[in-house]
Amino acid sequence: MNPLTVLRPVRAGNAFEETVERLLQAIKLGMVAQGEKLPPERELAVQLGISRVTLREAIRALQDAGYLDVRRGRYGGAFVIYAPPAPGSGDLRQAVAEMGSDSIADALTFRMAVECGAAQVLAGSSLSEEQREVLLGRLADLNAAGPEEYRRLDTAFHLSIAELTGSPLLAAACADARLRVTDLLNAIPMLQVNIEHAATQHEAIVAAILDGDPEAASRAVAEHLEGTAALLRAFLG
Amino acid sequence: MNPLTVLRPVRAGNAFEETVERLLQAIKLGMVAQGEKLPPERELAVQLGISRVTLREAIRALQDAGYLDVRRGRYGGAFVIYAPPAPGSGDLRQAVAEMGSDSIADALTFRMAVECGAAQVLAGSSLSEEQREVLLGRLADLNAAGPEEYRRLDTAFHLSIAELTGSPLLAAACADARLRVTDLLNAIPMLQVNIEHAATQHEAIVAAILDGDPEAASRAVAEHLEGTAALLRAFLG
DNA sequence: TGCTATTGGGCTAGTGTTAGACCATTGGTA
DNA sequence: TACCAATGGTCTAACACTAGCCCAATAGCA
Repeated sequence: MNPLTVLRPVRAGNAFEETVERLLQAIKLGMVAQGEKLPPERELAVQLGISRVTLREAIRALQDAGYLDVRRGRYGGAFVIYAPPAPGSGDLRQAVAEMGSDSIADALTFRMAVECGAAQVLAGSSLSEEQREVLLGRLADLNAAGPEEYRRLDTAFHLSIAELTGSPLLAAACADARLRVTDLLNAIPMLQVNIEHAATQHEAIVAAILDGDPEAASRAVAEHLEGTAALLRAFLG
Repeated sequence: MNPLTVLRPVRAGNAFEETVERLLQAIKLGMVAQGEKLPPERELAVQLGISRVTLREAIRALQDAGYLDVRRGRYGGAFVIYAPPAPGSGDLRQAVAEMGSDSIADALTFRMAVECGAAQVLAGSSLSEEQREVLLGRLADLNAAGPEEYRRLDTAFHLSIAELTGSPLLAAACADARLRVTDLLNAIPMLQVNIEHAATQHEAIVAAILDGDPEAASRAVAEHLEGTAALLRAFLG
């Protein structure tokens, strides 16, 4: 039992840095879409468990970086002005180099474990009619998505599996896992063939979950993620 | 996609509180056994990413609470003087009431997902001879354990599965999941029948992993955890 | 017996963070 | 047009946290 597992850092950085990171994630994952605005500062500060001053510093940084447009007065707020990069436009080699091969392998393993676990748990629980509709709705949204919206709705679909388990801890873990591979995913070219392949796999995942077959659900997710993972691992040499 | 999933609190509390929590976890999980001492303050402060002052406050609190005996001078240090409670000695009803049924359900779901995921991932990777030995060693230790050591070695066995995947993120997630149910587990009576049953399941888990069968590994872990989960859920009404 | 390395104990100056109050701006509405 | 409510902008006093330094105690060793 490695003591480093539990005696790991209590703080990842200062509150300002962590807040910038968190907000950037919300924007990059499209949880606050382009043109929408963040919650009011006072509200958001409470949600994030930090002071308004610190939150404002973070917002200011994102404003300077060109992610937000902050407007005063009633109906003002911090509006998102960020277009997610066109899939495949980034440089995969560069993204891989920036992240480091160890942390990429870590992130891929982590993601595989938590997403498979989430699907397995969800498939093993009895779903309400409402839950089934949410899942099918997300799948339909994704299938109807244009290239602009694809990544965002793909994220939403994957996360909804974890959220539907009703476990905030699990949802947070899956969101965290997804975030750690976002930049990499954005750098991968998206061919029509891949999208069709992914769509088939998404159908299989949903079918297994609705069918109440935990093992099939887990297997389907594993197969789905393995494709991406293998591609990225190829860059690690 | 629920914004609360990503716009969740950046800080769980102040550094002092989080540090106390973290150290208490290391002690309760037996990562630093009774009679042993924590790393020197200067070293530990670096590991935890906090200042020595804050660390010392936390250590002081644990000293006052009777968990540590701090001695000065060379060969001094913060020695653990904490005997894990005899299994079943606690009051399960009370432990359940203190934690709240929502967070118990959350913790159980989270644990199920990450531990199943970890076992599945590990079974799906090719293990070195050394890794196999670690796993078998932990299993042997657990099977040879007396009542005093059982919980600690059980924790070590479960965590080693996640650690062997080589993913620090996954190991941390499993450690976190385990911690969230520690108090509950300690309050559950441990009958000889249960121990024998658990031993059989542990064997099945290891066999599936060594056999390279991800689905069997995941299934074995799920069955193993389900026993505890069902018992605890019975208290939630 | 005295030295020394290692460890906890304590202090200070400086920076990060918070809570709360109050000001400034804005667009809709009476 | 005048007002109002919602929102960002700013300030202050208090508290939390940090880095770095030096002191004090202790057990082994020469």
